[in-house]
Amino acid sequence: PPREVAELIVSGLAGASAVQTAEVSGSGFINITLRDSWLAEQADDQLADPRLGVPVAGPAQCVVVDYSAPNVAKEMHVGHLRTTVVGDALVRVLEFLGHRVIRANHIGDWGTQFGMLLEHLLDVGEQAAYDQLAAGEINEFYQAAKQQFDADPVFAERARLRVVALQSGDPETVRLWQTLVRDTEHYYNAIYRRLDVTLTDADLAPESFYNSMLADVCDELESLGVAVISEGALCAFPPGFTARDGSPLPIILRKSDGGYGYDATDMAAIRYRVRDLGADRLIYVVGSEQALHFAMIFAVARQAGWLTDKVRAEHATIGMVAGADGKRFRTRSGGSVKLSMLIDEAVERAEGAIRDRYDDPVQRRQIAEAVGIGALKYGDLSVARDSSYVLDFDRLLALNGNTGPYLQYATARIRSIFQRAGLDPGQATGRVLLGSPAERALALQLLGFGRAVTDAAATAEPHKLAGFLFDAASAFTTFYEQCPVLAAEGETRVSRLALCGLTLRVLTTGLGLLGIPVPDRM
RNA sequence: GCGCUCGUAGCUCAACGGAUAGAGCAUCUGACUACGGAUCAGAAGGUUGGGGGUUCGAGUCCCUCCGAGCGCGCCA
Repeated sequence: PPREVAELIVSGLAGASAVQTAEVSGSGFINITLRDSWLAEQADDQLADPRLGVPVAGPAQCVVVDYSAPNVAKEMHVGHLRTTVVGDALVRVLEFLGHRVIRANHIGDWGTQFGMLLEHLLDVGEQAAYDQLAAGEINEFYQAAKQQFDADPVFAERARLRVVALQSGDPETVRLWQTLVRDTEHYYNAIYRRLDVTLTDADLAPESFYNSMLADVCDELESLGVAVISEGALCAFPPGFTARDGSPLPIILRKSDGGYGYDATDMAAIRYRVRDLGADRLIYVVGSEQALHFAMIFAVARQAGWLTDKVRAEHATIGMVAGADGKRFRTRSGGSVKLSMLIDEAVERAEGAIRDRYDDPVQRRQIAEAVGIGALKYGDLSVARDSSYVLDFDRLLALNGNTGPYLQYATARIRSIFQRAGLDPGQATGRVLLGSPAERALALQLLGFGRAVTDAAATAEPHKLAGFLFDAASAFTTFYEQCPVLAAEGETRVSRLALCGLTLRVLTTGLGLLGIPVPDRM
């Protein structure tokens, strides 16, 4: 503010109980030093608060979070890891704030490719197909179908007819399609469970779910005058979007052959989520390459009145994952990397790092899972979701820096203190005193938890919470080095145990909101 | 050609339009007979791709140029 106003504010702050000193700096900023006693009181309040100072959002919203979205009969890859992990963290954060959250896993279970997939399934036999898919050889299944389709005109024609049969609801074809869908669902459910992702079958909102709504959605858009026939197809032309040649760019709701494409499905999904589910906010956690698509879809939904200033949709863009060479993360042969392989590698590397610390192979395996998967997930959650980032296992699994293992390690050390003290961390409820700079800095940092959580929710950016937790863990390790806990006596010991307990709760709660596992030991 | 997202330390990344642009890794220097050294403390490292503009103030907003990634009519 202008200097005169700043002076006025400072004089007003002079008597405040929270304020030690307040002054206007040479460059015009207001510098406030908080009173230690006030900070300690805030820490006491946070310690006594089951929500650790995180406010309940009001008014609560109904939020649909669309994330993960793998395709039937296609392998999950690195890109899916990001959308899945980021979306799941958002869901947890929003629910913690008291919003009603609807998870929507928009799996790709519809489209022309199912003709060839179903014919291939028939050729190899249902049991053989099930075995192959259950074994995770999904790419192999898809590739085989594609090869056949490209090489064999007879097969291609069968595939085309099979699509028609599927779309017209032929019972046997629908049954086969359902088995194919179920088989792959089993496969990525296993991955979800291993990653501790909260998605279940109840959250499936597949493309095919909207089939029955497509005709009506098209009719409504046409009668509203939002959609018109162009070159035989039903199109909407949202203003401001132009094609290569400068002509208006359409979304194609109904193709000239009468079929519906994904534009229609996405429009139906918006209408359904707003009108039937009562959503106030739609968050699409989807790769950045679909930015144009969503911008157009949202624009048309606004023209139709489905989206308004009160009911908003946002594309939470997910950036590309790159390899060490800075280019799209791929195998040496150029294929996309299977997510399951990526997880295996992270866990194996984690296990290698702790090999000589655990004799019990079962326990070692459990901890390796938590550390490896935590590292992998945290890597995606610690950088801004829209920026592409370089995936480097050595960095993700490092025990230093802004990594999952570093945060897990901090909690393990705190637990170790309580174990030696013979105390349950929840019992550390004593009064907080702030005698040293490290204690003060730690308390001040921990008090920012609520802000970090609400920021992450408002912007749909979990990395803000991750960054906060890293700073908290850093502040703790500084405190840990400088302030002996168990060797302290009297009220100092009580206070430091309380700070440890508070730190542990903030870290475990925060990591829980990110979906990062927190092992007791590591 | 047009559009979107970007370009920050050697590397990987931060930074509601606010102060002297911050972390981690790597490098260098220190600290282990206290609770897990799997750690911590410190140093060094920058014309925020170039150039204009807006304003009290710009990494952030606008224009322009250079460079990168992605996208652009019946696939999803």
